[in-house]
Amino acid sequence: MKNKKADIITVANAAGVSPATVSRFFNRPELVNAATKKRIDLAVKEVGYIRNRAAQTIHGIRSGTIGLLVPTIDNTIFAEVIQAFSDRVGESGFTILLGTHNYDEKREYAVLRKLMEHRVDGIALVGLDHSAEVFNLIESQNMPTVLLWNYDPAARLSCVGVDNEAAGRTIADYAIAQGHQRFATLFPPLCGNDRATSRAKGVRAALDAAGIALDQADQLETRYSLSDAKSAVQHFLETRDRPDVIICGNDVLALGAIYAAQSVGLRVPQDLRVTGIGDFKGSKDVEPTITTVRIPAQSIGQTGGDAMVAAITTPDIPRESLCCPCTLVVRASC
Amino acid sequence: MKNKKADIITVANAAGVSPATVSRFFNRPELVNAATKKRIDLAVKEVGYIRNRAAQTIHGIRSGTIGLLVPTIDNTIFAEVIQAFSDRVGESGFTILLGTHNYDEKREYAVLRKLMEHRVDGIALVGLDHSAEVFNLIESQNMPTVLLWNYDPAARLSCVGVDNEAAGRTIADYAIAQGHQRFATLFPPLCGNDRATSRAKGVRAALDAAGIALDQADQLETRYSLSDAKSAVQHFLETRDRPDVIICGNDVLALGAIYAAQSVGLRVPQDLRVTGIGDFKGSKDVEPTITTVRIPAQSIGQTGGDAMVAAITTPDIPRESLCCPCTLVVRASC
DNA sequence: AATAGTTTTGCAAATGTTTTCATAAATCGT
DNA sequence: ACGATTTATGAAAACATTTGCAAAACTATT
Repeated sequence: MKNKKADIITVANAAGVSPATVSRFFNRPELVNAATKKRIDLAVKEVGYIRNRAAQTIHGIRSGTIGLLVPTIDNTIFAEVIQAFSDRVGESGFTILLGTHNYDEKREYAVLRKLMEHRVDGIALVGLDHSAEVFNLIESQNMPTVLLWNYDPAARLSCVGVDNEAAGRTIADYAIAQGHQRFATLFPPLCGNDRATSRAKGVRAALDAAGIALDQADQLETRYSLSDAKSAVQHFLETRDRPDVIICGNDVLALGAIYAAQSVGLRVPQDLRVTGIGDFKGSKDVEPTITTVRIPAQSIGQTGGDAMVAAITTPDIPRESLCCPCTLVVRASC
Repeated sequence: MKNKKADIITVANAAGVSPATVSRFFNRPELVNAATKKRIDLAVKEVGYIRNRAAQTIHGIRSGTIGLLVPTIDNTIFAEVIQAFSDRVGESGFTILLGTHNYDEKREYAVLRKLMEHRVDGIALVGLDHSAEVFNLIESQNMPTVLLWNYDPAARLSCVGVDNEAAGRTIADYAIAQGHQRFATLFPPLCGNDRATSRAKGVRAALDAAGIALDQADQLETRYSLSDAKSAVQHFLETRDRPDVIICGNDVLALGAIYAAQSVGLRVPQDLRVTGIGDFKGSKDVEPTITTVRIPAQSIGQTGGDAMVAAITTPDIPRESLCCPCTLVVRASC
């Protein structure tokens, strides 16, 4: 067909109109005559024209992209949020420019900058805590921003998420109310992870309030991984007096703990109880089903998407903190 | 600091040089004097300048984005590929523009077009089968493209993936070699899913070759979901003579089948054997561990990323089919 | 101090669109 | 058939950058 890639002028010539009219054909079709529209439509198909958003963007028009910067994708937790967020902003015509930083502050800044070079219309980050450079950059460019996943009424920028501290408190309170005495906890590394940190804080607060002490050796920490959690808990159960309950920072760790218990011959919940946080896909299907606190990833993604679109399209919209409620889900494991 | 967003001209003025020099500062730093460089560097920081890739792109310069179009993200299978792919192309400075179509052909075309409007430098799609419009669009724009996940030496465009039919044959052959007679299968809907279709074909071929018949009622189909698989298999086990083995199209379905078996009081593998395909995270940790065929998602993502970068940076590179080997992983479930 | 060579810089055109303004054509009421 | 509206189109400036070319500023060489 065409050897050179078609531009708006190619189309204009093919249709026998001026480039301005072709532009209008796309942006304000109501302004162009029906017959002309037909001719342009034909010409577009004939020359295989594809609009060039880069060229529009330099006119201060929105790029139609939103930067989404997550720690990692291959993590059930985030995948669901990304999906819901992407679907929701997609409905308003935005496309996601995806970045990952793998929990590395320096990389987060670098990737954020790169996203801004692409002139994204807005930025969504996971978590409330970010480096000063990140905040400065966002504020200096006054870039519409939404922080996903965690909720804090005093967050520095708009945020949509759950109150992770409350989630931790909820599950710990439940376990305490069951009358258990000896507790252990299993969390991912807290450093640079405000979600996990808040949850741990909530758990701790509940235990403190109930006057339950937690020995250093009963606070396990493993990477976010089923097999790491399994082997850590295995080792723990073989070397220490077994607790009544293991409170886990998320469902994956909880599942690891359950497998560990089973592998050393303990029955859950008869001999040992395990709780999670998150209510991931599958948590209601494993044996035993996991008692957890439901974090509505989908609803966070959707609400976050809505907030993002609002922040982009409404000028000078005020900062806003939205809390998605999370609910205790009592199942078999505790 | 600045109320208007900074230009290359703003920077030029602040540094007392011409815009051209600032441009060179970024693109060919070796051409500019050391002292001038220092001045510009300072000016950039002072005015808070961020390069505008949109403006570069209209000069025929690469946009630095790659369109990645997947069926869905919140699916362990794809998340890992996306992650590996994104990491790999990121090393060469590319950012991912992410699209999803949810297995809808029409949407795939629409999203592809949108990605092209953003002037992505290349496109990665999941699967070998796509609508004629999709292929036409790609070819007419001769857009560098890589098809991920599935391998076929005769694929219409470059592809990087595994031979899913071989994967199906491998696992079925293994089960047959164990001496089992009565088989059942559990697959996701095959329509529009060439991965699952190839696997099912491989399984069928192996059974045929061994002279094993497969009743229509022993071929289960459920959506890709742990709970759907669980309830479908539950119902199946309660109403039909139980088979020796259930061959599942992927590990999630296999896990569902295992839970179903356990919930009706059957032991795996003593009373019933189950096989998966995929070797997802966790398949080696569940109880019983799943016998499966390992599909190296990470390696597909990486190799695919390399192929993508090569296709973009090397003009007129020939179409190429790359096969990532998949290996039988024998564990407890069969 | 003049010349030749090299390095560094600026000018201005080009890139693919949008958009303001002006003009031309069509429609309408009379 | 006339002016007054309304509708449809085009010309050209604007957007933020890159880049070929040429001028200017140095260096080195004699």
